[in-house]
Amino acid sequence: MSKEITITLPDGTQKQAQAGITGIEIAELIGSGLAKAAIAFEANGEQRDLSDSVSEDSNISIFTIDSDEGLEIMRHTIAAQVLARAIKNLYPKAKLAIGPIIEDGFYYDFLSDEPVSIDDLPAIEQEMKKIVGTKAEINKTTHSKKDAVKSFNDLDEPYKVQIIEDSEQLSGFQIYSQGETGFIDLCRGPHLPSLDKAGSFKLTKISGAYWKGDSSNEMLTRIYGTAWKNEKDLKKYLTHLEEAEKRDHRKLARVMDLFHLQEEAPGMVFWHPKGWSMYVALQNYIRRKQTENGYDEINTPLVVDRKLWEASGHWDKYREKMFITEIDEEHANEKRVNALKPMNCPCHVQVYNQGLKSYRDLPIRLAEFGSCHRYEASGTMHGLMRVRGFTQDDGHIFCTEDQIESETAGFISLLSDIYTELGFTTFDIKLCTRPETRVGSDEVWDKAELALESAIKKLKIPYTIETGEGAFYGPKLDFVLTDAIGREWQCGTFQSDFNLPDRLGAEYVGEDGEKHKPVIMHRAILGSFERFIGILIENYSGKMPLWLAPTQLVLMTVTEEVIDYAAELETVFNEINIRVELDSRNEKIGYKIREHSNAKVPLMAVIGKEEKSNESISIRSLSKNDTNTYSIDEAKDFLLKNSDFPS
RNA sequence: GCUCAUAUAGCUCAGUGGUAGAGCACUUGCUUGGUAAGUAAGAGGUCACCGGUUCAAGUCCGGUUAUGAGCUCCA
Repeated sequence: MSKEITITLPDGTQKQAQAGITGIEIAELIGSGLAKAAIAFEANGEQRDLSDSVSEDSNISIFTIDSDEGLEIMRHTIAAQVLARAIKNLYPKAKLAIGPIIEDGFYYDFLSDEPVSIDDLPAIEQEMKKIVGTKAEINKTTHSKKDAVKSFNDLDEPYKVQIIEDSEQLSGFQIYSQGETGFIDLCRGPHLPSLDKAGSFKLTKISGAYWKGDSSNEMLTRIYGTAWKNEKDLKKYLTHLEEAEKRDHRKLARVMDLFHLQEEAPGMVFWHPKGWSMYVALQNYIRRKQTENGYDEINTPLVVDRKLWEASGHWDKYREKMFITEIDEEHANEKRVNALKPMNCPCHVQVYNQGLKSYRDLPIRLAEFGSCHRYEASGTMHGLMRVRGFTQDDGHIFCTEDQIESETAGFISLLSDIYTELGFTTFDIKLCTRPETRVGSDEVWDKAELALESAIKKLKIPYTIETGEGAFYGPKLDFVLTDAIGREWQCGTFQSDFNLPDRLGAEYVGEDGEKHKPVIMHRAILGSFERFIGILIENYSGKMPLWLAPTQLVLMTVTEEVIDYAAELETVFNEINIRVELDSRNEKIGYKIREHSNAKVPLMAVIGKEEKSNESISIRSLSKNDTNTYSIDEAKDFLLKNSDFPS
C-alpha cells in the first residue's frame, strides 16, 4: 500500500496523490486540457519528464510550450532528438557530441568524415521534418555507468562514451529513444513526450567548433538552428534577424561613406571624411568629460624599444600579439628591435616616473587616446568591432591603496554619465575576482576586491560576480552595455594593478618620507573608438544624434534660381560650425530627399522660391519625418541648441 | 589560428568550359520640377593573386591573400 503525498502547485493550491504518481497523471489531476498541452514538469526545482514519478511531498509546476521552460525543453528535443537523428540518418558515420540549447535556439556538434556545408542544411532540415512527422514517442531508460558506456561503445559513439566516463556520477544515466527506430541519445533531459509536440524550427548556420571548447582539441561540425512554438513566432524571429542585419555597421558605413578596410592593411581602418568627423566629435566629447573629471591628457610613442616591453612583461606574456619592427639593416647605424605598442600602460608609467612624486600629488590621472596595434588572429576580425589597429580612450590612475575606493566611485560615475549621454540606458557590471594564477599578496587582493565592491554598493548599481575572471595583476570591473536591439557589448573596464608599478619602478614619497609604490588603476570607458563607433552606428541604425552626425544639415535646392540663396545659408551655418552641405544638383526634390535620407543625414532643408522670398528655411527631420519653417535666426538658434555635446 | 563558405563594373548581384551581363551609382543631353527614385544616351571589368588541367578557363583543380558565419581569443 503506497503512501499519500501532498502536491503543491505554483498558485499555492494543494492536492493529495498516491506516491509514485507520474508527471502526466499530475497534469490530468489538474485538468485534461493541461494534460494535453503538458510537455514536462518541475518537481522541487528539478526539471523532469512527464513519465517520471514523484514519491514525496513536492512543489510541482507543469510546463507547456507557452512557458520559457517549455520552449527551452522543446528546443532541446529538436536538437538532441530530431537534429541528431537526422544527422545520423544522412551521415551514418557521424559521431555525435553535444546538442545544447542557446538563446533563441540550439545547436548540435558532431564529427563528420565528409564536409558538411550550408548547402546541405535544407536536406537536413527536410529530414528533420520527416522525423517530426513520424510523431514518434520519446522513451527514457536509466542505466548504470557501465551499461551506458557499453551502449555507446556498441554504437561507436566515442564522444558520448567520453561524456559518461568524465562524469562523476556512477548511475542514473538517461538514454532517450524514439519508439523502435534504434536511435538513442544520452541526455540529461527532460524531453517532449512525443514529437507531435514539436514547434516550428529552422536551421540557420553551420560552422566549426572545438570539442569541449578547447582549441587544442579536434574541430567538430556545428549546426545551429532556431525553434519556436509556432510558425508565427519563427517568422517574427527571422524578421528580427533581418532587421539586425540592416543595421550592420559595415553595410551602413558604405552607404554613409564612413570608412573602408582593404587587403593591404587587414584590421586597420581607412577613415573617410564623414567617418572621421564622427570620430573627432566623439573624441572631443570624451576629452571634455575627462578634463572635467581631473584627467591630464598625454600622448606617448607608438614605436618603442623591446627593452621596455621586456621590463613590463609584455615581451614575455604578449609577444605573439605584438607587431615587431626592425630598421632596414642597410640604412640603420644601430640595430634596434622595436614593437608597436599593444597597450599604453608602460608608456604612461614612463611619464609618471619623470620627476619625484609626492603623496600630495596623488591621485594622478593620465589619459591618452592611445593608438594600439595588436596582431589579432585572422579569423577574429570583424568590421570596426575587432581590428588590429585601434585607439583606446585609455587612462591610468596612479593612487595610493587608500584612494582605490574613491577612484572607483569616481570612475563608475563618469562611465555611467557617458553611457547615458551616448544613449545607452542599461549596462551591467561584472566584478571579476582573483584568478588562480596571480601576483600579489592575499591581503592586497582582499583590499582591492573589497574596495571595488564597496564602491559599487555605494552607488547602488547592481552587479554580478565572475569568480576567478580577474586579471593576473588585480581584480577588475567589466562594463557591458546593451544596445537598442538587445545585444551586449563589453566596453568599459576598470582594473587595479599592484604589479606594473613594481616592474617599472613607479614610486612616490609618502607622508613618512619613505618611498612607496603607487597602485595603478587601468581604465577605459569606450574601450576602443573603433568598436564604440561601430556599436553607436548599429545602436542608432546609422541615424546618429545631431552632435555626432557627419553631415548635420543638407540644403537642397528646388530650382536653379534659389542656388544663390542656398549658398548664403550655407555660409551662415558654416560660420556657426554646423556641418552643412549644399545639394544644388539638377535633380528633383524627391530624389534629393530620398538620397540624403538613405545617407542618414538628420536634417534636410528644402530651399525653394517660397523660402527665398521669405528669407526662411524649412527643415525636415529624418527621425520624425516632420517639417518646420524657421527664420534664419531661429534656425541658427535651433541648430546651436541641438548640435552641442550631450549633457 | 581552426571549420565551412565567398571573391565578376563604384555598389548589389547574375553568369555550369566556347567573343563578360543586369539594376543602381557615374558622365552628358533634355527637363526647373515643392518633401523618399523625371527622362534618354554614353562610359565603365587583367572576372582577387599565383600556378595547373584543357584546343579553349570568369567557369574545373591546387596554393596564397582578403572577406563572411561561427569556434578559440578579445578593446
